[in-house]
Amino acid sequence: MANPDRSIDPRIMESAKEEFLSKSYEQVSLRDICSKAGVTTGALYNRFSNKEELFEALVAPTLALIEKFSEQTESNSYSFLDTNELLTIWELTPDTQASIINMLYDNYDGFRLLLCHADGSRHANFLHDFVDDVTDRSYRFVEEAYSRGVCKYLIDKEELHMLLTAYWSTMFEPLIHGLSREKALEHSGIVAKLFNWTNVLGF
Amino acid sequence: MANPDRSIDPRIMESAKEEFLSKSYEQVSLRDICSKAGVTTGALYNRFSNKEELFEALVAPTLALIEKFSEQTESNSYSFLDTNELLTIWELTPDTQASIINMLYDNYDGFRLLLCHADGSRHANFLHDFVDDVTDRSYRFVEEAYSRGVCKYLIDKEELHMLLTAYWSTMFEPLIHGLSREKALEHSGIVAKLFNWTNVLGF
Amino acid sequence: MANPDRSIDPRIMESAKEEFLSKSYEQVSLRDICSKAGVTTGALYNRFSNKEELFEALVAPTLALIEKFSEQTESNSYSFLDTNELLTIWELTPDTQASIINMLYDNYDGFRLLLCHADGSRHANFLHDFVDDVTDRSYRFVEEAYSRGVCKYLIDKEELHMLLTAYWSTMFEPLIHGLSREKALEHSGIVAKLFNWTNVLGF
Amino acid sequence: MANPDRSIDPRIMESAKEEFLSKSYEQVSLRDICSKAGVTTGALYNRFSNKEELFEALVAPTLALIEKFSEQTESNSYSFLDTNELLTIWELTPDTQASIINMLYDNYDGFRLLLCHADGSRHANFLHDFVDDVTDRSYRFVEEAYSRGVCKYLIDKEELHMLLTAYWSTMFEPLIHGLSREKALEHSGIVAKLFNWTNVLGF
DNA sequence: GATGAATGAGCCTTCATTCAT
DNA sequence: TATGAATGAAGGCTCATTCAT
Repeated sequence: MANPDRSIDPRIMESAKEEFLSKSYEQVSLRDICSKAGVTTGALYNRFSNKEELFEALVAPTLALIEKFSEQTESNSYSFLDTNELLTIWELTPDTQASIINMLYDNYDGFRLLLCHADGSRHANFLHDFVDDVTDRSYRFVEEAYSRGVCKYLIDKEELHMLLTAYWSTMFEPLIHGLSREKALEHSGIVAKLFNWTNVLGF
Repeated sequence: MANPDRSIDPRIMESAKEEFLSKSYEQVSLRDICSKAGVTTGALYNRFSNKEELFEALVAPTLALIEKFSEQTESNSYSFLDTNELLTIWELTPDTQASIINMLYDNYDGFRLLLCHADGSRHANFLHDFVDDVTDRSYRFVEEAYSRGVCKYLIDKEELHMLLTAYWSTMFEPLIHGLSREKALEHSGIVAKLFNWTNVLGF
Repeated sequence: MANPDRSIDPRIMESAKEEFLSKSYEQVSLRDICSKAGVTTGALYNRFSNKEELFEALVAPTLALIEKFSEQTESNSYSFLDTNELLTIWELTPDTQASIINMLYDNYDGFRLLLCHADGSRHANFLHDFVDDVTDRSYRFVEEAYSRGVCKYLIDKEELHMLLTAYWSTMFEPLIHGLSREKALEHSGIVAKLFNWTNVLGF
Repeated sequence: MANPDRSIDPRIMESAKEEFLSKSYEQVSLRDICSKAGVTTGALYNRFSNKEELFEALVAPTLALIEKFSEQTESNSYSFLDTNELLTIWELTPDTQASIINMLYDNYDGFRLLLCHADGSRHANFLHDFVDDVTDRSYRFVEEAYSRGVCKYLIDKEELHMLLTAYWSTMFEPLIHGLSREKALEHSGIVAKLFNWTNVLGF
């Protein structure tokens, strides 16, 4: 039985990360991970019940960060709603953009795992799942804004989903494509110019 | 020796498509494809040299279509450039958008294969490869437009790449997400509103 | 049902020879032979019942030649016995040696097939089978010679077998090793010096 | 990853030896070996990376023995050269012959594997490779003897190779043919009578 | 807690051979 | 007579996972 609570052998995690980053989830062999880490498969199975759980452990910090980021963004939105500073959050200021890029690059490996190497794992559709979640939160917010008369009309939820997909695909793109953080920051600016949130949402 | 020129047993192709559409490339078993098709694996290997080639045959028509579409779009652009009707092509009119969506949905399975189930195959990075190609073509065009003084400045190629990634990710999104053609058409309109090409490109 | 009596498509034979000469019997694929010959497997199976029979057809002329050679040598021996010219045949004169080497090199491919590429086929132990046959014939002859008082003692049959193995291994060696006919002829001379038949046989 | 260093399951080795001795390398199935040994193929692959390596392990002791024998024989030759007892080593005394036969029969299975069942493996040409090595060593020795004036002329290396092929083919013959050790010893004597080394080499 | 040999099912691929056309 | 698609069995090999030690 796996015991994920104990501190995990860093050699395993290091080796696992390297392997998962270098090929697709299915192509990764637990044997290879273990021999590279200098441990036996039994040792690995003492900590993780299976391949999936190992991968999970690798992306868990990133997932937690995402959750925290989403919650913070959401609560920020409501504060801005209260203070009528709506535009600040939806305008995609350079600072907002930069903070997102930095969050991504601060967790470079984790995001690459989720975006490029999760096929076959539970997170195969990470981007869509993430956008689904973002959409839910945003829609609740937009409904609230609409009910308060802050936006002129209520966007369709599916449309919102697609727009957010566009936005996040674009934001993730530099990381997926292997651009440097500097390039990514530079380009996040142009994204802001591209996306007319206020226009589309009818603020 | 595989002989891909002959007409291919439709049961194999049908079964292969079903399997590849239902799981990731690597998870698909040739045994399963064959037994579902009611033939032996040997029969499959009469037509295809290996798994990759079978997958290739499945997506070949879609790939050909994409090539044709790209060439046509490119040549259209230049015609518009000659007649100074530049905006027509870059403005993402409802008609343009609809014709793209229709092309996608006319090849629903092929695009789903390429976008969602190609991991592990040669087309693992289909979207990025496609956007790379589109970017090359577009950039050549933009250079020409710039040299003729039609745009005020020349966009950076990497920026263009990212913008096109955003655009195409968004266009593919309904198909990936399983929306109906009607919904997709509907939503392609809002995409047009979102993307300020003329603004960004400096036309 | 195979019909070996008809004239055989020379492309098949040519291609088969090439393949069998280039790898071991088991590694040769009938598919490869056929595709190289530009015919279908069915065509091959019209002429030969199976792989073994095809190989057989390839070495048949060589086998026939060997049989003829053996018979001739045997009958020559008896003539010499009658005329008391025994030494002539057992002395391994340069001419005798040369005629053997020439017979071998006149059927270069056939002998290489039998000596080096027959593993897995009926002729896997060609050399031993050949020497067995030669031994039988020689022993009968030696018995006759002994009964006539031409040799002082009767060699043990197993010893004779081993001596003939030594002799023929040595004679085949240049062909197996890929030496030119010229080199082989040259070396066949020294073999004659090496083998003390008369000494061993007690003539 | 195979770990050939550990002690190897004797059932696998036993079964493998039986299989390899009973058919040609290519005809042997790892499945058969394993099922006969009462283990799964996976168990085999824990110890050996592939079929070749398993075969290798089976013949390794014999190969090592051969190496030791060759080195010893070589160094003995040079000692005899120093003491001018040259004839002792090249005369093929009954003792020398017997010690070779005993070495062969002490490793009966290993030599049979190498001589009769290695086709398709790395040792397909064991006899020729062995004789190549022996020839190299012998030639170096003969050169030294010649330079000291111990032999009257220097034999051609290719001739030496052929003579050694003849000698060793003859020595291996009883083993290949399945003769008993006693018969083999008996016959090794006659071989000594047959080969005129001193005559040929010009000592 | 770690070992690592063993499992057992599965993988892609190849083959000699057959047979309806 | 030739075709060539299909068979059916087998091949070597890999894998995540288990468990006695």
